[in-house]
Amino acid sequence: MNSFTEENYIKAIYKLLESGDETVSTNAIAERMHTRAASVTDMLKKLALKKLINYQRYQGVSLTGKGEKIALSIIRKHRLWEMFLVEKFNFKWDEVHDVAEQLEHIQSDKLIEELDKFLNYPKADPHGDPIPDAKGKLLARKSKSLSQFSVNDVCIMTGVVDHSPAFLQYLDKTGFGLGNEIKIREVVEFDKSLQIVVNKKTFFISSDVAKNILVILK
Amino acid sequence: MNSFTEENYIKAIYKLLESGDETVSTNAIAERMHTRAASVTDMLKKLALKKLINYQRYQGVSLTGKGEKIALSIIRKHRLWEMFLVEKFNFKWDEVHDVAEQLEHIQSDKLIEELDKFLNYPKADPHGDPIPDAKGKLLARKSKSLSQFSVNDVCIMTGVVDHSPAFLQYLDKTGFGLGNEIKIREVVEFDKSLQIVVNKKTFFISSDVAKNILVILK
DNA sequence: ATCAAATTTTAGATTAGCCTAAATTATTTT
DNA sequence: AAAATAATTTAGGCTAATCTAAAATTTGAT
Repeated sequence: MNSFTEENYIKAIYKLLESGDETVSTNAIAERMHTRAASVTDMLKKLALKKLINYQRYQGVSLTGKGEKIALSIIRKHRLWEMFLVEKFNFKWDEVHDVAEQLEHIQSDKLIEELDKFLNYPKADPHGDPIPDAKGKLLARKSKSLSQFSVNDVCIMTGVVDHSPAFLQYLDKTGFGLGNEIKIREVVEFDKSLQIVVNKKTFFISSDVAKNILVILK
Repeated sequence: MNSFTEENYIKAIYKLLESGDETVSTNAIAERMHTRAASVTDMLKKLALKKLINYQRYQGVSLTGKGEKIALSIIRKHRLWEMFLVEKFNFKWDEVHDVAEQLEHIQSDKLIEELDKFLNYPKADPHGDPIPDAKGKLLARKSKSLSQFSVNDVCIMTGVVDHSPAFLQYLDKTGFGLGNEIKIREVVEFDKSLQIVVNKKTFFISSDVAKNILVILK
């Protein structure tokens, strides 16, 4: 059995690896975990001993198969609980993170099976992030950032990159949500900001915002 | 904020105090927590410093108002989650304990409010134990042990004393459950065992079993 | 009321997870 | 390719929660 802390490190490493790099640096982990590099080194030794990560000093880390399986099971639990909170307990999508962060560590196979069933086997969480299945299989997401599209493209919003309450609340206020159709009216060459149409209304969004909105072409 | 461990000690002290004594002994806590008396002493000092218990060395402990409030909030969460697992997730009453033991430490007022609402504000958990309300108010239970009644008394089963899976499964197998009507046919003087009628069927139960069944007179 | 037994506390270690400061290794610059 | 800088690890400590063994206190029996 792994401690909460170990699970959190594994999840952090998994998330950092998602950005594409082969290995993750000690500093990157330290920053994500709000801790110091020296503490990370201690934990890396421990996780390596348990064969959850591939680690040689000074060389960065990656997850072993075993480590990745654990990461996916934690992410599965996190996303199922987020879905549960939004669908059944009237949480907003910007309120779920901290609670799911606690719930993801609860150990009970039956609990998660029943949770999945109760939610009717959802494929994605309230932010559009895909939910790994019971075997840890995660369908790759085809979505791309809105900033990669051009004038006259029509897209469907499928997710967000930034999950911060601030960003999610901005989207709420503006009226954007998953499933919305977004048409690009104009791309401003100078700053890459966009003029878009959502729900028949026209908005201007910065390139920063566009980068954090995930869509698929309609 | 209190650690899981602190919460578990407080709950243990609360439960031990329920048996009626004014104070609880270090040894009793150690036994309940599956730890050593020396460890308990350390924790008692810490809890006393936080003003959660009344403690003077060698004199036993009791909870302060503050401590009792915390105990009740943990018990509230535990029992609400047990109810949830049984009512919504198809858990049996003998399967819920370990999971509820984890869930009771999740920190989120909104979560518990919504849980309570979702379950329609239940007054008792699946074992018949009363659920403290949001303010920590706990209605005293009027139930008594079946062993205190006599021939021809007719009772309604309202709870159990022993919560062990073994006992609960025995009740399931025999067909006893909360709400069942129990008529006492005979009390054997020699060993205080009982002959009872439940669902029109006659059973013999030992005085040990009778002691662990809670009922009210019909 | 004293002495033996039981209980409880103290003393001194241990482990997990964290820290700072110093040392080591890797990377970048010149 | 050497020097400067950045990243990482080691060394040594700290706190929370645990333990064993020994000391202190209370209880209970004569």
